[in-house]
Amino acid sequence: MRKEPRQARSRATVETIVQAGARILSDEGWVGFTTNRVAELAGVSIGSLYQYFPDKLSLVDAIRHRHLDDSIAVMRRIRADGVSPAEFAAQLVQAVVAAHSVYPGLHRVLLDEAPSSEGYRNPSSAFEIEYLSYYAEAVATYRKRQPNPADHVAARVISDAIDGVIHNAARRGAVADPAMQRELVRLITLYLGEPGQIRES
Amino acid sequence: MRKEPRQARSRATVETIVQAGARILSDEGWVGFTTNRVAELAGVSIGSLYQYFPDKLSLVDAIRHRHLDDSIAVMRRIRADGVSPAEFAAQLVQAVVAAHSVYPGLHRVLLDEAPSSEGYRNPSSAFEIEYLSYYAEAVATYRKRQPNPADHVAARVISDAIDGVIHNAARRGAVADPAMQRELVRLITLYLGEPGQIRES
Amino acid sequence: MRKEPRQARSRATVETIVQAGARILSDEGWVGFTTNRVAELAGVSIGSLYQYFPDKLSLVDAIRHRHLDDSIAVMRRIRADGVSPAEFAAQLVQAVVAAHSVYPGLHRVLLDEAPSSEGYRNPSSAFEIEYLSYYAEAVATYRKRQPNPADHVAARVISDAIDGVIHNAARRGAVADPAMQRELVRLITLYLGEPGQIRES
Amino acid sequence: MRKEPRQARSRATVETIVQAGARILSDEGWVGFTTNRVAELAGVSIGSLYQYFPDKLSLVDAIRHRHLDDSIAVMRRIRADGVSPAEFAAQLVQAVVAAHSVYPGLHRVLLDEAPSSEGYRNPSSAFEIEYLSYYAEAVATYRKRQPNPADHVAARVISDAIDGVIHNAARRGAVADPAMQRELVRLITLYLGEPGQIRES
DNA sequence: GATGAATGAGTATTCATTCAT
DNA sequence: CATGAATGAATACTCATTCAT
Repeated sequence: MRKEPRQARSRATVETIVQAGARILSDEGWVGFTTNRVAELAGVSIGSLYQYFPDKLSLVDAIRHRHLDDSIAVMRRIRADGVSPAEFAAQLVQAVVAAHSVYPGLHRVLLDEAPSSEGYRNPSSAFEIEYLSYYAEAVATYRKRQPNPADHVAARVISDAIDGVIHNAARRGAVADPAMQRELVRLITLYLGEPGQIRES
Repeated sequence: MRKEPRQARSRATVETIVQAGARILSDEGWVGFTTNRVAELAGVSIGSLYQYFPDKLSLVDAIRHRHLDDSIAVMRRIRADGVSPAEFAAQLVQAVVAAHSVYPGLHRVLLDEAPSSEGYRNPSSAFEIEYLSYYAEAVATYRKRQPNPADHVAARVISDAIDGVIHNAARRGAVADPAMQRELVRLITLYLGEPGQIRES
Repeated sequence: MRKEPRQARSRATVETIVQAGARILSDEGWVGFTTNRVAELAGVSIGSLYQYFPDKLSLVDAIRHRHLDDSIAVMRRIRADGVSPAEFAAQLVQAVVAAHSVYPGLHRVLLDEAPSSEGYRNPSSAFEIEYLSYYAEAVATYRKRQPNPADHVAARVISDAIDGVIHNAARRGAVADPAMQRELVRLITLYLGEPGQIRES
Repeated sequence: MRKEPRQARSRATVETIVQAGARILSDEGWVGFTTNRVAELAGVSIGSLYQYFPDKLSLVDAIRHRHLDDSIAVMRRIRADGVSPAEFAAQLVQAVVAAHSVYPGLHRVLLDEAPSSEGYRNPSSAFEIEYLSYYAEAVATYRKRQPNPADHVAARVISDAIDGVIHNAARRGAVADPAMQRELVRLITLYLGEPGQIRES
């Protein structure tokens, strides 16, 4: 950010801008995300937007940062140890669905379309590492051993699978669909619960 | 399309343009996809491009049409009946991977970023119907009964899950990774093979 | 100026702003001279700047006024009568160089780039008249007669020549170069010393 | 330039744009030089301007290149050998005046205000080298010996002095003033003719 | 008086699309 | 039919200036 907002008024302005940006990104995708539109929806002048964000990228970075931090926080509250795979899966799906309820398209757009100054989706970004570790831990828990580098492949597969299901549901405006959620829980439960005897020849 | 190409030369020109468009869409995403760039890469003048495609949208629709037709065709060759879930999953993954090898990013860009005049991703589009039917059929096969409207939920979940895994692998340039493929096969196998006793309470 | 500063504090503020403006004008030219940057460098708020200067032009006029007054004052101390042309030239160059040492680029920017509400460089501006008179006097002195309207042409030529040499040296950061100064002295000496027999045919 | 103009029409467009740019630069300086204004004055759309010049800088570089090439060419036609200093000076002034007649302010703006991608006014730029060499040669000629590194100081001084006189005359719209020209010739004649016995103590 | 948040007209640049040659 | 020159609405971003606190 260009300028740390000092007064309450300016902190509110920044907040409004970030919210408006998230809304537009979610509803219209990266193509609809123009700085003038964001300012307009936020009800501030374009000059105010640039008072706090030196350029478009820094704004999208701010939105992303906030959104991903929230997502991780929500997920971290769901722990695998001590609960059955089915229970874990159910809670996880509920959490992920909740995280997608306010700005349904936001997650997908942030990850898929919007560019980033920081390579946030490099396999080495802080977010990616924490995200994968979370899933790797869950995988290891149900495989009843220490986390293991190979678990990261499974972690990525299950995380990407969940992403895919949720993102497409979001696009259809159907993240809340209980039938979809039930099947997604089943998918996760099977994948995590099964200790891995199944192998293709 | 503005004009059905009659002569061989015209058909070749259209072909070149579509290929060039697919290449750019795959490599640079929707943002890099400008009509002038497509024409340049295709080696034709911008005027010629507009001779065959009345606007940008019609070009991207043509690219999408062709790509989705190809994808469906490849998938249709893999049948569920008579093979084990594991076998089916393995063949399916192989087919999907192959379909993503030429233009790795294309599928994701077409589905996620590029706009469309026809709402191709409406649950009622021809492609969507055929795509889901395919998966629903496979689900029904392993559940050992006639296809059933409820199977469409499972169909969508598994298809979106596969999409998610493949698309993210494509972004990382890792569609060919055998470890990923093995885990994806496992995911599909478990989901299709399991007759569905698992239910959340 | 919008308001004549009465209190000592106000006068100090105005002083700081003018100094900051001169610094920026000298270092970055007219393009880098923004009111917000001046206020920042001066350590006052933009609001305070506009308390004393109704607009940008009035600020640059204040800077110019002060700078030109200083320049004239320095020059006025060097008198032609009673010293040889060579001596006069040497002292003059020294004075001009000194006047360009604090803000080397300032003079050129003020005269060449920065706009002005008063047409300060009209042949009729107070500064211009005084400036030319000074040189005309020196010319007349060495031509051993009363100042004469025709001397104003010579005055302008020699003054513009000096300007040109100094300004270009300033741009290269070489106002202090003794070799340059020596040659400049030689140029002035020859021009002033020579009573003018040389004429092109 | 972004695109080499092929057809006659486009070559004419480029020409018009360069002319309009020179006109504006000359009349209004760097601050008045906006791409939209140039396009407007040239009678072409802003898009056409950017078809040939990738950015504002490249346009100003093109204008500069053309102008400096012309200037050098005009000067090169005036040779010092075989003519008296007075004659040389007279011809040189005539040439320089001619070079400033079409776009009187252009030279000054190009050298003083307008930025440049190539550091054309670095002491090492091709233009600067050729320009100084020209004057150094003239200096050496009248000092009756081989050109000598020290002559470059004299060369720079006389060239900057001429620049200063002409530029200020241009600003006043008085490059054609014969009185000024006469005095300028005298200045040059004295400086070049005098073999340099005059030294400050 | 001082502050700095807010404003919005203005500027450089892109890109889908048209049309004269 | 093919070409590529020309168009101009749209977009990111700056900076002089105002005004509520």
